[in-house]
Amino acid sequence: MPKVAKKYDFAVIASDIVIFTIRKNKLNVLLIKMQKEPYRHNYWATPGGLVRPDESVDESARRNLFEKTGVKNVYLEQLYTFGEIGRDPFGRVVSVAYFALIPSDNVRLKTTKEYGNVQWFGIANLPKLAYDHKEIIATAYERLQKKLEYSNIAYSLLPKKFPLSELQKTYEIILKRKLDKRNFRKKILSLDLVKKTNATESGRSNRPAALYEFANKTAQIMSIL
Amino acid sequence: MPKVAKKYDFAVIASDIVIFTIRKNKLNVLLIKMQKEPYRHNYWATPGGLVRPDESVDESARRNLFEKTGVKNVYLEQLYTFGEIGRDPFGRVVSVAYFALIPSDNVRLKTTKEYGNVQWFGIANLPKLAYDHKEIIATAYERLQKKLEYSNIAYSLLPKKFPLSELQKTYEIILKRKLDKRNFRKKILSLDLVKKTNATESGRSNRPAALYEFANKTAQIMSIL
DNA sequence: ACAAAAGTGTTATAAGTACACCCATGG
DNA sequence: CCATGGGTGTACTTATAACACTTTTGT
Repeated sequence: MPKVAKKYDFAVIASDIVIFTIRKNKLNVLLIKMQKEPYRHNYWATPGGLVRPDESVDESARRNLFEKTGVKNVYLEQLYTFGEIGRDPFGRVVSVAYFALIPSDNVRLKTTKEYGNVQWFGIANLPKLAYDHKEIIATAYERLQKKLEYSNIAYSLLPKKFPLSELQKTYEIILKRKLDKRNFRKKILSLDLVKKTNATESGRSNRPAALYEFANKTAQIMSIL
Repeated sequence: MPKVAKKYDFAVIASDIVIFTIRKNKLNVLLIKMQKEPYRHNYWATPGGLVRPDESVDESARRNLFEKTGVKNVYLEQLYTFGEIGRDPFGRVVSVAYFALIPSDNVRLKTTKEYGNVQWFGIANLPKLAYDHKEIIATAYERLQKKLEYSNIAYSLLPKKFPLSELQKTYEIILKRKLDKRNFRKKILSLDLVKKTNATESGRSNRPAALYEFANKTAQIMSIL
């Protein structure tokens, strides 16, 4: 990537993907360990790479995410474009950042020799980050919080069937605040966001929860909180 | 622009600016007449141009807007990045689109020999548009409508002092719907969005309106409608 | 005196928030 | 029978929506 920028002395375009999931009651971000100087010493970065001339920027984001981490079939949307001059020490790279979500039960990671390894990090325990990726992740996190409140994208963080309490927990983890159980259920049900399946959760020492599924797994704007 | 893209056969980055104002009770967009094939015959485009290696993408947007139209000191924010492969017939150009607002009393246009002329168009009467600029303008218009409802950016469309009815008219024109005068005033005043000056409007054959000014001319998120 | 826009409150409806107990299961 | 999370309704408060007349000026 840097070589290209230096060689032509023109800005080139990369895509970077901030992918979130919920694991162990924490919001997690997927990062790749850097191998190159000056970032070789324990710096990490979001998956990404140069945009090729024969692919759209969106396609580039999907391809880079898959090639570098093995993750596919995710909710993906453009986040913001980071275009400050000094953001990449190797050359003039403008990055179109994307924001992605995946259910935790769906993840299969990959390790490439180019990047060393790939790992989930809790949003509250991020390692040292290369480039301006700290800022990119912060922007993505803000977007996630806002978007949970005014859209149905939570569908892309949960498994196919889930108890309502798990949906509520997802909201609470991401928004970092407690929600009232009755009001939450009332709202979710009145919006017809989910519908009951006839399955229930079992094997735990309490009343079994009814399992729900999302009524519509396409992104929609709606006021949830 | 196209020459560069062809020469290196790599994606290059441009910025495009969709600038809005209100003129004659209509929402207007500033466009520049195209001179090059295949767009020479009455196609228009938003102001923009290549991002230089020594400027950030934001700076590029401001510079291009000023150089091509003479417009400066505007509200400017990043809108969306358009990265489809075929969007520019000359080569692989990814465009970072910006969204700008200016009060109509503030506009001074410029004509350059490169672009021929520069002109305001009513949003409902746009000419043929080059590249994917029709889509870019549509995206900007959606952003403007939403942002009027949840932020104070209207401050950048109005002159320093204005009657409340003009603020209301601005909302009505952009949102394409009538608002209730009493409810609108109540809301605006209760938010302390504006404060009364001791000036009044005169010279018209009706009761003179009190003139208001915005309490805070920095962008802020607040629920207005 | 008339035309034209400014200015001003009240009521009804809807949405949001706060809050506590019983239920079904596993161990 | 106890611990655990599941499941349910009502009262209060706040925000939104609907609606009509009087005031001030210029001509």
